[in-house]
Amino acid sequence: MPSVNSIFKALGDPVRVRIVEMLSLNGEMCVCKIMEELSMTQPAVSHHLATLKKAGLVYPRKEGQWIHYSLCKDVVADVAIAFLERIAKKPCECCCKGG
Amino acid sequence: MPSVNSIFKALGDPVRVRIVEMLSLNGEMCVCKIMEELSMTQPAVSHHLATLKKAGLVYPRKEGQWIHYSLCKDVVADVAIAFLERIAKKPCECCCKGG
DNA sequence: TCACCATATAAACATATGTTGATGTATTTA
DNA sequence: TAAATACATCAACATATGTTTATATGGTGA
Repeated sequence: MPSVNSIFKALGDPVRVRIVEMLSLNGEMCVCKIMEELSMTQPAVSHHLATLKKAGLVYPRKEGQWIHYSLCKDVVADVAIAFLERIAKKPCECCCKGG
Repeated sequence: MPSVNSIFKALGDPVRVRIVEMLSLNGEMCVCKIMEELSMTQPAVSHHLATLKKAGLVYPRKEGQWIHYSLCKDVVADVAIAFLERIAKKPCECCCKGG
């Protein structure tokens, strides 16, 4: 399971935040499409995708010459959101609802 | 309002993740207490606290010689969690529940 | 006022990170 | 097989980041 730290590190870059936003909306995108949207060079995009992949936030699906990347929504929910909810929990929320 | 990017950037460091975890549990801590828990030098801790403060994740309360830091749980919830929930939303979740 | 404590800030350094240009690899098409 | 496409990887560089040492600031108590 990806670590909280690697996930936040991956999301601590505006380019990668844009990538996950796009993947969230579009569902699946090949590298060349992401390049086009971001107006960035191919190695730069590949590098950011590698960082996101290493953090467990995206996964590739190969289809012919193309590699389609998708967002791992379960990782976002089960690791990142779960951590933040634990952190942001108000004292009373651990035992009772509605304060 | 703090930006999503600065928040994730701030949380992309294991030391700062530990600090927010401690603040979440203890409610309020002075710098010297954090130094003690982390076994780190004072300038290093101050630097990390400055990063967290700049991101809007913590705020200081001065009391005599001490400065007590607290976690801004509302920022965590309203900015970071809100962003991630939007990102992690499954297609059907935008219009119906339990899909 | 002087010494002490808690903290911030600045300078210096090593390491990490993001971007670019060049090259390698796999797949498709002619 | 050769050329073209999509992508990964590597080397090089500039910039950002984290840590340490030294110094400054502000409150406390003698």
